[in-house]
Amino acid sequence: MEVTKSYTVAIVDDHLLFASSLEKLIGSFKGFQVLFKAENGEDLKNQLKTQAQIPQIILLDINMPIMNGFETLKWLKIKHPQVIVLALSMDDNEMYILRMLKEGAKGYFLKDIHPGELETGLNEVIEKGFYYSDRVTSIMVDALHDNKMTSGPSFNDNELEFIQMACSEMTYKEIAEKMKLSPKTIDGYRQDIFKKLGLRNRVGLVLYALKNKLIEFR
Amino acid sequence: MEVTKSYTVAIVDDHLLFASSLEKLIGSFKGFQVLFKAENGEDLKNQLKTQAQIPQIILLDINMPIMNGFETLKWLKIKHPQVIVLALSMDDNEMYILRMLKEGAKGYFLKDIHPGELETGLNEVIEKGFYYSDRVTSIMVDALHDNKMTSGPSFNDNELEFIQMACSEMTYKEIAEKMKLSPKTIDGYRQDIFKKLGLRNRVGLVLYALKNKLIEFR
DNA sequence: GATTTGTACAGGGTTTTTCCTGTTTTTTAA
DNA sequence: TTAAAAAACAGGAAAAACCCTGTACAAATC
Repeated sequence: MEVTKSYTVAIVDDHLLFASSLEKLIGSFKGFQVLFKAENGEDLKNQLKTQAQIPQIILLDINMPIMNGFETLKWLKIKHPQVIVLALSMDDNEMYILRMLKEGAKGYFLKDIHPGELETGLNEVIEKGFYYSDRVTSIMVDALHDNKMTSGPSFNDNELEFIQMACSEMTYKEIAEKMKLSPKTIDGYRQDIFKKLGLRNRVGLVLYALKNKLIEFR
Repeated sequence: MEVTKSYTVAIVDDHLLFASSLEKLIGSFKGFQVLFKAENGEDLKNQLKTQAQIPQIILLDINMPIMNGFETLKWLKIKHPQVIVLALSMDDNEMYILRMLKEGAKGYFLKDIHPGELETGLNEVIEKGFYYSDRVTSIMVDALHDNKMTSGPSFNDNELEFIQMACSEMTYKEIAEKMKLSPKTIDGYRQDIFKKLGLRNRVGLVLYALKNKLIEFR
């Protein structure tokens, strides 16, 4: 044990094995110690209440049951705005990255980065208050000037509702009934959306909705 | 460093951060040392050729680019049958578990298990040659007597290929051309599958395929 | 007050999908 | 070898999906 004060870190990840392993790794970095681990956002909330010390940095996994990374981050920004939150994620989905950064994450680590990068990142966060890897930076820049990514093709409430229903076995006639609109109106929605997204048919729409998380799945 | 001989382990996982962390964790277990890490099956093959020592245990991730867990396990069974392979995976998909066990994995760890269970598992593998958690055991038992899970509604190669193509914007005519079959044959496939699965239309099929991981997605 | 914009809707046509009921061909097995 | 089973294919028809163009009307903008 060093006498020099080390920075305190908490890890929030439902994959216990990963969290424990990460704890060891961070423990081996000089100047850092892991205060505690939590399995999800809910667990973190409870632990922050009972724990004597509030960590300076929280490594937050995005995909978690109970209370996911987005919700947790939102809660943290209100209750503990001084804590630096770094997002941790399995996949490099642009949407995820942008959403977490918008919510106020100070960095975004992919789980397949080199351990050295994590150490670099942590140190840089301490110094500068943030750490954005080249990959993350380039995604941000892209998002800024072609805001195709940020805003994307947008849909109004009716269109969105239609899309969600189109991702089912309902016929368009049935959808029209359920939405209390004429089948011709529904056909108009379909046509507009197909043109807007460059789709050939309904299967394409389902695939698009799934890829862009316009519908819940599983 | 202890003088007692410790068991040698290799880790194969494309998530460097996870692999490195796991290395530290296993290093902290008494009686085990990590010989080396590989990023995927191909990398493991190369390292096994150049490395002086062959590990006694290999912790093998299933989802990897280049050469995934299944292929790697198959290769290992031929080239290094004496090595104990333990599967490591993010999700507890029954199919994956059964497939790896069938191919000869001596254990299956989910990445969200408690670190203690990994240690228990490793020790048990040394003693008994295998370690199957309660969860894995119960999946195996299920698979044995109601082989609803193992066989499920089954599809032959053509049907499977058709389903995959149906999950795209291609028309049935185009699918027929690509499969070098008459459109009428394709229509027969469609009809059989709809009846077998109780579907109303193609969107239902797409949703079914996605839910049952009949197609790759994302 | 006039014009643009957005939304709901229609006519009317083509293509694709869906469904039912067969026949022919190939494969499997007795 | 021969009967049975499985796979490929067809005719024909209704329903659904797809596509284009155009109108009615309200709200927002100028």
